Amino acid sequence: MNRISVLLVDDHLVVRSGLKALLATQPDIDVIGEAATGEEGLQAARELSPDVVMMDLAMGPGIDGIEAIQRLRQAKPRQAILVFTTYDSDADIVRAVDAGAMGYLLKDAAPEEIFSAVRGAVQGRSVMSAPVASRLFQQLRNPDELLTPREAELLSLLTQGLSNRELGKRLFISEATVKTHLAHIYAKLGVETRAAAIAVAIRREGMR
Amino acid sequence: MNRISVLLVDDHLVVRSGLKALLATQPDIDVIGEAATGEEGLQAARELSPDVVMMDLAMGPGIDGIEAIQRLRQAKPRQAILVFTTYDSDADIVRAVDAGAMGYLLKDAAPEEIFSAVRGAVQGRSVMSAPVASRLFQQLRNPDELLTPREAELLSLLTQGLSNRELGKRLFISEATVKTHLAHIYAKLGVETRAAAIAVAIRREGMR
DNA sequence: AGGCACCTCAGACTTTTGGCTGATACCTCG
DNA sequence: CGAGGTATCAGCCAAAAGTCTGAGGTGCCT
Repeated sequence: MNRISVLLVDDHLVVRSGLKALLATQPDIDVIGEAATGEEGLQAARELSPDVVMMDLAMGPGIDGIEAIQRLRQAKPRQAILVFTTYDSDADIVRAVDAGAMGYLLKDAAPEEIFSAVRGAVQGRSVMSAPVASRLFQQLRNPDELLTPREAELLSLLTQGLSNRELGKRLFISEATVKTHLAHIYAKLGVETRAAAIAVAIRREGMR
Repeated sequence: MNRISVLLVDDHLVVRSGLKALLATQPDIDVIGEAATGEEGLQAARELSPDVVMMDLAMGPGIDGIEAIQRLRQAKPRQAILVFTTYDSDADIVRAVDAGAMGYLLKDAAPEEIFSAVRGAVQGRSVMSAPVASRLFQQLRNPDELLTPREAELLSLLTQGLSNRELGKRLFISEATVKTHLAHIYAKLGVETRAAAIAVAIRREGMR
């Protein structure tokens, strides 16, 4: 079997070296490159054509992980991308998977889990940490369950194209409260603008 | 045949009395109530349960015609609503029909046209003044024809939830130009925010 | 040549959104 | 009773969106 080439993209040196050392214990895995920023990661991916790119999501200024994933997939659709990060917010998970990540690992994952994720990724299998998987499943099965009744109500009106002021009037709450609800909705849907939220919500309606 | 009960909602007294007198010439039509504002109209509609509500679109402060129509349809989905107004802008027509109006009459419509609109409305037929009908047909048949190729392209990307900046980058044009296109698109779709534009566009996609 | 539709852009200005922090109140579950 | 989830609201600030006016360039049709 060919050895698996891996590119590490993470802004923390310690994480990179730790991961590198860990992966070095596996005879079938080679870390062939490292990068500290999204830009460097893209560059390195182009030059090295690794089998798997392991990438952090949060990487200081410049391109963030999500965008890096999107570009990578555009440039090299067949390259497997593993997200390797600290946090497991709903939004990040959905966005990363949406952007084209093959797997989603938390940094406290067990070594065996990491190895199998790398091996699985090259075979087209997607592997994710247990807590991540359960969240994602919940999202996919019925994302609305994550929205509170009030939030769902707001979202429904939102898809009518109403403004915050109008939403407030319609629901007899202040604009401030509308904003609060919206912020929660955006986080749960994995978007950051009302435009995207509407797009997601309406398209999902149609799928039912 | 039962007589048709009509509620008039218009902020101009002269219009109401004129219309009332006109309708009084018809043996099968009864004007059972009048209202001068959107709020009063809703109230009266609840109390009187008329067969047909004839409503102006522009009605000073408070609830406007469009909103009144939406609420009426929510409260009494089976009640026929006729818009009776002075203007025939594309935007108003689309929004009114969208909100659930059964017909759309201009105030300079011929008496016979008005009578037949009222009678048609209770039978579920929708009647509109000729100039209105032609505009609406154009819109409905293929609204995209009204959009220039560039605008359609923009709209399509808009429904992905992109920001003006992103739209500009994607299309290799400045943000200023994006704004210009958007303003045109809003006018043609009869909306005034990107949120509403997205809602309209995506829902229309689904209908095809 | 002139008119017309379309695409492009700028600057200035107002309104709307969104992010952040923090706060109160209610309810339910353990 | 305390913890957590939900719903409500405020104030501040930065960014984005939207409006208006004006304008230059292209290409097409008459």
